[in-house]
Amino acid sequence: MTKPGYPTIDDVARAANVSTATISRAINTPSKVAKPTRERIEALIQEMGYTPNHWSRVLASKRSNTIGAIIPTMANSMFASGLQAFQERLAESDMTMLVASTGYDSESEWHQIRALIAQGVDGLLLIGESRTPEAQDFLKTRAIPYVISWSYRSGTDLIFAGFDNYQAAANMATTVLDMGHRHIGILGGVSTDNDRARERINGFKDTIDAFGDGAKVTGVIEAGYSLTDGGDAFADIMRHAPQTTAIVCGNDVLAAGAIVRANQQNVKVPCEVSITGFDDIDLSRVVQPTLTTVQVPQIAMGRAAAELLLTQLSDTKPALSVEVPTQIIRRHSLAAPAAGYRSKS
Amino acid sequence: MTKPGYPTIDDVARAANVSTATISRAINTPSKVAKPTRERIEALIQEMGYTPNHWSRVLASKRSNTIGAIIPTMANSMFASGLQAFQERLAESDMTMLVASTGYDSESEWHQIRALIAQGVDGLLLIGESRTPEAQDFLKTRAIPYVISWSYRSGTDLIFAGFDNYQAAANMATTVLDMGHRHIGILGGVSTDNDRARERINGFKDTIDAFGDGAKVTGVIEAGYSLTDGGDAFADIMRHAPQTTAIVCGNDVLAAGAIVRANQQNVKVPCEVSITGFDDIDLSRVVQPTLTTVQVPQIAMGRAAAELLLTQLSDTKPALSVEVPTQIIRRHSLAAPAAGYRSKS
DNA sequence: TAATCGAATGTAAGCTGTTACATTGAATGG
DNA sequence: CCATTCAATGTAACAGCTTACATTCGATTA
Repeated sequence: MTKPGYPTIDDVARAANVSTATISRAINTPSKVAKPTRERIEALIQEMGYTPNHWSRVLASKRSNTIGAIIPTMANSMFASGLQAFQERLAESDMTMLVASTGYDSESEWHQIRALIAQGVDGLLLIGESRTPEAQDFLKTRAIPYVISWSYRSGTDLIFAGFDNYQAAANMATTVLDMGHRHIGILGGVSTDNDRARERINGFKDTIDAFGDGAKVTGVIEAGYSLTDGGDAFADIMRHAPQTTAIVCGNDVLAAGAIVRANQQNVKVPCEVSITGFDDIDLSRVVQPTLTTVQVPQIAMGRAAAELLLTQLSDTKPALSVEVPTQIIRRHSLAAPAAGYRSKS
Repeated sequence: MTKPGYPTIDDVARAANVSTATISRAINTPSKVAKPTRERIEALIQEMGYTPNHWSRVLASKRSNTIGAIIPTMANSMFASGLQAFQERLAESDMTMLVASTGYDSESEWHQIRALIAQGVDGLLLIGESRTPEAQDFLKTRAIPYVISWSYRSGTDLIFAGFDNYQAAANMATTVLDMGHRHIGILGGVSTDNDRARERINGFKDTIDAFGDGAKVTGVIEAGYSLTDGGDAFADIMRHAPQTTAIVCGNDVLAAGAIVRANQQNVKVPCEVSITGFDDIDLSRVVQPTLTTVQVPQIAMGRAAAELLLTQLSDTKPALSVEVPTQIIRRHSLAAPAAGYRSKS
C-alpha cells in the first residue's frame, strides 16, 4: 500500500492555502465550507490526484466503512448472487465488503464473527438464525449492527432481510397436496446449525400433517449438500415407503439429485413420483423433467440487506426488517399422482 | 468499530511495566524480546483480552494485510469455489480478502482495481489477461503485486495460477475428432474482454482446422451467459449447418442449454449430435445426457493463487507461475457420430 | 453603538500502533 | 582492566486523517 509520492491532505491544504481541517470538511461535509473555497479545493483535489488514505480515515473516524458477510458457502450460486447484489449496493455507498464462509458450521461462524469484528467491520451480514450462544452474546454486548438474511421472523428485535422459510415450504406442500398427493416424503438439508433447513422441513411436515384427507408424511430424511446425497436419500425413501407419490425437497440440489437417481432407477418422474425443489437455481431448468420449485428473490434480498445495514449505520431512522416474497415456479417435475398409485391411499 | 473500554497497547504496556515498543515487538517479532518479559506480556495479553487494532496497525506498518479479488461474477459456482479456496488460504496467513465483481466488463474491472488499490490492498487476484491499457499501466507503475488466475501463459513476467485454456480446448477438440467427428460446431462464450473464452474458441478452431481428413468447423457462435443463450445458439448452428455432428462448447452453461434445447427439438444427443462442455460444474452431472466436459481444478487453483500472492508479499523468493492440469471427464453427451451422418462428410 | 450571533476557518489533540534511533548494561576479547 | 559488541529495552517521531474547541469577523439586534 505504499504510494510513494502520492499527495496527502497536507499537500492539498498547503496548495489551497487553508488548513487540513477545511480540506477534510470539504470532502466529508461540503455544506460547512464556503462555496468559493470548496470549489477551489475540489479543483485542486482533481488536479493533484489526491485520494484520502482509507486507513487513516478509518483510524481517525472510528468507522471502517467496511462490512463483513459471513455465508455458509460460496460454492453455491444460491448465496452467490444475493451476495453480489449486497456488495453492489454497498459499493454504491462507498462501503466495502469482506467475505468469509463457514461451511455450514456454527463454531466456524463464531470464529469468523470474531475475526471480522477484530478487523473492525462496522456491521455484519449473517445468514439465518442458528448460531452459538457465545456468538449471540458477543453480538449483543458489542452492539454490532447486523442483519440476518435468508430467514425472516417477526416479533423479535432482530433485523431480517429475508423470507419465511416455513411459510414458503408450507405453500409448496399445499400445492402438492392440492394436486392430490397424499403420501409425501420429505427430503431436507441437514438441520443442525441450519434454521432454514429446519424451518423448511417443519413447514412441509406441519402442513401435510394438518391437511387431513389421509395425507401423511411417509418419511423425513436429512441429507448433505451434494447431488449424490440427494440421490441416495431418494432411494432410501422409495425403498422404505414405496407408496410415496411425491417428495418435497429442501433445496434444488437434493431435488435434482433425486430426479437423476429416479431416472437411473427407471422411476418415472412425475408419473410415478413427483419431486419439488427449493431455491430455483440453474439446475432446476436443466434437469429432466424440469423442476417445480420455490423461487427466492436473491437480488432483492441482497440489496435489502445492504440497505438495512446502511440505515442502521447512519442511525437516522430505525431499520425495519423486510420480508421478500417467494413464489412457486411450476415446471414439470410435479403432476397429479397417477390414478393407480392414488387409489392405494 | 467502536470498542468502548477495550484495552489498547498502552494499557498492556502499563500493566507489564514496559514500553509500547516492547509490546509491539513481543507480538510481531518475539525473538527480539527476552523470554521472561515475553511470557509476562503474553500472559497479560491473554488476561486483558487485548487485540491489536487492525487499522492502526495498517496505518503504522504500511501493510494492510488485505488483498483484493476481482472476478467476473459471483453468480457462478465456477469462480466461487476457487475464490473460497483462495480466501481460506489467505485466512491461514491472517490476511483478509476483499471481493468485487465486474460483470465481465473491462471498464468495470478497471474501476474496481482503482477502488481496491485506493483502499490500500497489498495485492490483487485478477481473472484472465484481458484488461484495459489504463489498468495495465496502472498496475505496472504502481507495482502492485498481483496474480492472474484462470489463465496461464509462459514467456511473460506476469504471474499466473491457472491453466492453459487454449490447450485444454485443443485436447477436447482432439478427443472429439478422434471419435470420428468431422463436422464440428463451436459454441463459445463472448470473447470481448475475455481471453479465456477467446483462447478456448481458438483452441477448438485451430485443432479442428489442422486435423485434416476432412475435418472442418461448421460454425462459430459466441453466446451470452445463460442457458437460453446456449439453446438459441445451438438452434442457430443446426439450422445453418445441419451436417454438424458435434458441438464443442466454451462452458457448461452453454452446453447444458444446448442439450436442453436439443431435447426439446427432438434432436438426439449424442446419437445425432454430440455436445461437450467446459468447467465441470454441477449442471454437467444433471443434464440428460450427462455432459462430457473439461474439469478445472478450482480449489488447487485458488490455493495456488493465494500462495503466489503471499510469496510475492514476503518477497523472500521469487514467485513462479503455476500451471494446474485440466482433465477431460467423459460422460454421455459425446459419442461417435452415427454412421449415416458420418457418411455425409 | 455595543452586545450577540453565527458562518467560515484554524489549531491541535487525538486515533493506535510501528520502528528508527538511542540508551543501558553485561559479556567478550585482547 | 578497558574497549568493543550485542541483546534488551526505551524514546519519540511518525502514519494521514477527523473533530472538538477556539478564533475571527461581518451581520443583526436592541
